[in-house]
Amino acid sequence: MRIPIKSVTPETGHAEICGFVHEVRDLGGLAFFLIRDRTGILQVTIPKKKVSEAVLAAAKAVSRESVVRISGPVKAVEKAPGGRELVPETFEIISLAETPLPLDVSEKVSVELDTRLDGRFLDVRRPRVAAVFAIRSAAMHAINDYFHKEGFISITTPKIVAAATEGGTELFPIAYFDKEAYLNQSPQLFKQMMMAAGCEKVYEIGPIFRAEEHNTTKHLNEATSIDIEVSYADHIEVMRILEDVIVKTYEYVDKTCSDHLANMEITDFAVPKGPFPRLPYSEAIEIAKKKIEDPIKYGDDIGSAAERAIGAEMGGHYFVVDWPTEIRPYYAMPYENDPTICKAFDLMHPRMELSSGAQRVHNHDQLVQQIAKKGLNPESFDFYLKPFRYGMPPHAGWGLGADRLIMTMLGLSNVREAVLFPRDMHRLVP
RNA sequence: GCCCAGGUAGUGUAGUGGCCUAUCAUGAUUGCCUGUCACGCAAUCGACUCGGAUUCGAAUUCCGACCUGGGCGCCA
Repeated sequence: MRIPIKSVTPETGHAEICGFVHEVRDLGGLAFFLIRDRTGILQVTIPKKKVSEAVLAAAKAVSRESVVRISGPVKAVEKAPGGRELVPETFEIISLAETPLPLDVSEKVSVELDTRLDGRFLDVRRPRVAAVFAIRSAAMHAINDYFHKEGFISITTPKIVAAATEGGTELFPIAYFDKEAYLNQSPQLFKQMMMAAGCEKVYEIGPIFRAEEHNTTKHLNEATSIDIEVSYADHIEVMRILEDVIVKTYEYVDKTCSDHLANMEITDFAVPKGPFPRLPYSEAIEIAKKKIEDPIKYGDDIGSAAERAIGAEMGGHYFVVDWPTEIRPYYAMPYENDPTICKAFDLMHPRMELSSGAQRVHNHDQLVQQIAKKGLNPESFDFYLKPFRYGMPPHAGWGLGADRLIMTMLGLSNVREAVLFPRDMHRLVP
């Protein structure tokens, strides 16, 4: 029976392990093999005069990163890593790795991200990279767990859609039999429809697609979005949920991922403290005005330079609230007492935007008016508008970028590092 | 879409017109080595993205193509 390397201790007695050959150090009469599985690395020591011919032959033939099965007695040896080593009675090469390797798994020389992504399966063998995805998995678990505990219904909505409904971004056209179709940019309209369906609290974690030709460290053409929509809630309420999700996710990672964080050499993992500051858009602009050279005025979008300047000033997660209605999508609810600003918000990490959301317009006629005001044709929104005519609860929601959440949580320099097989304008394979 | 910077062994790099038969590290192959832990030692192998131009001479200059990294805009 194979046992995980982590559970091989000086007291184990006899063990069978499977894994990759991490490193080989041949001293002549004595050879050391480091065998790695998902749980750790074990030293296998071969005193050449004392092992069988078969073991010797396999040890000589094996290459780095080959898959092997090894069994034998475990001995407590002080000078071995982890205080124990295995001396093989059997040494089976299950799958021989070709040489040379496309990238160095043992990290003796650095590798560029592009090379890493070309050979992602090898890249993820590196413990520091595997840790990113183990932590991502834990984070997603915490998020799912939070929503289930809070009574949300998990939904799945179509990624193949008929029209460019939301506006504001380029979509990927696809061939759908004899019709024109697109990959969906967000579940926005569908999750709103689920409010009309009476589900009250829904969430979806799924892919979104944007055909923008951007070339930055924080954009992808296929991203993972965490989306919620809540009936009878306003923007204040869903901001509280968002803050809660962020804090609880960090807490869960902090509590359960210490080994993975150690593999990434993260020693100062900090759980953000709620509540996050609510910074009105107008004040954000004032901060940016003082700190950046490029002119910025009320009514402008907050660009990258301004975003960084404000982030430095705030020092942690914060919300930008009370945006001008003009620069937010048509579905954002304007304030009753001042319709020039609306109940929309962005959640910011000092490095970048993580999420945006709003209380939505739930009145049909007002929505039609706002669509028209944005220069869009309400007739092409019929499937979306229809639910608003048969009883639509007031509602609010947000979308949170899962990849950016992991990127900022782990201090990764490129969002592609947080995604197993990222899609950008230059990369379609693997 | 606009702008900038790049493309040298499997990997990461040095090299700004002749001293390049191209540096260093890592790797691979072979040999030596019984306590390595980035093992050590020796030998060997392995590269200038492609096409054109300038020049006596191009990895190096110019033009084009292809590929890559990054910034902006916009966004998650």
